[in-house]
Amino acid sequence: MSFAMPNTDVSLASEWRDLLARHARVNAALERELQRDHRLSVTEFEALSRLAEKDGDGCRLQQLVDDIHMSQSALSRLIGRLHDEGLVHRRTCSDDRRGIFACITDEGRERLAQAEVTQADVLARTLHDA
Amino acid sequence: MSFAMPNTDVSLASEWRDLLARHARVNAALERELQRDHRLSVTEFEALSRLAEKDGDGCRLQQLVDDIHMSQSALSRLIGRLHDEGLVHRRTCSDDRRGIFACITDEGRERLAQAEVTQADVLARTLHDA
DNA sequence: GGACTATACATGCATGCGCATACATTGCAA
DNA sequence: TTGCAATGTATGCGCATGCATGTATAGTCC
Repeated sequence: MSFAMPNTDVSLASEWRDLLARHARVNAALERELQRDHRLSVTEFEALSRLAEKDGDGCRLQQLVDDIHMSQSALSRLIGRLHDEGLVHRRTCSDDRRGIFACITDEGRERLAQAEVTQADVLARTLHDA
Repeated sequence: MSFAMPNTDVSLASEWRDLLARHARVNAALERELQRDHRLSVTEFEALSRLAEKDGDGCRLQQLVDDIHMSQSALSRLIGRLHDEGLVHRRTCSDDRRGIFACITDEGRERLAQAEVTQADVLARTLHDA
């Protein structure tokens, strides 16, 4: 067991399988219900959620890449989709004109608030049980 | 709903974020190194690994769908790719001609055995540290 | 200033995924 | 038997992703 032999290859592999299973179970349920009730994907929800935590002007995309687990190109398009839906607006940074500030809109905050209820519900149901 | 208990919405959400981060970190490292050293994706490795555990004739795709966290269509194509690489062979089930048995080949077992070394290494490095 | 490198974001492209559906086979009922 | 629903797999399609690259701006060294 894990006390006598804590880190054998086998126990690491089965721990990884558990992580995969858990992630897949929760993610699939979230994806389904967020999409159905709020037309948001899990990644879109996550991005909105991170943006909502930033004060004021939002934050640079570069900073979001670190928060969110996604390539820079995927994030660029993700913000584009949220922008097209009016949930986020983009603004070029004045002191570094390479940078883009993304900022959640009021409509974005509304959609997020509603989706958070669904997320809490799904997590309560799926995060801890089989 | 939540009593004076630790499972508030906030703690559930942050637990989910931790799970996302952990999954992303390990998965990205595995994907990179399995691909680089063995030309296998994480899902391909996982499928080979499950198939190797089945005795004798392999198992039906339907059964693999339950083991692996993937849609039926994705699994069908995944097995197709493994087949094209000679790591798996397919056989129609004799008693139910709708079913397909997938079975790992000797070459598949070799690739898997080599990849398992890499996997163990990556897991030892990434599963438990930040 | 001019040239070169580094950084931030956008985009062409190839790929894997899920959904819906098609197709083949099985089983069940009338 | 015939007809029809159910099951197992394959496939057309649209979409999100990562990689490589393009474009613009910033910073550095001469």
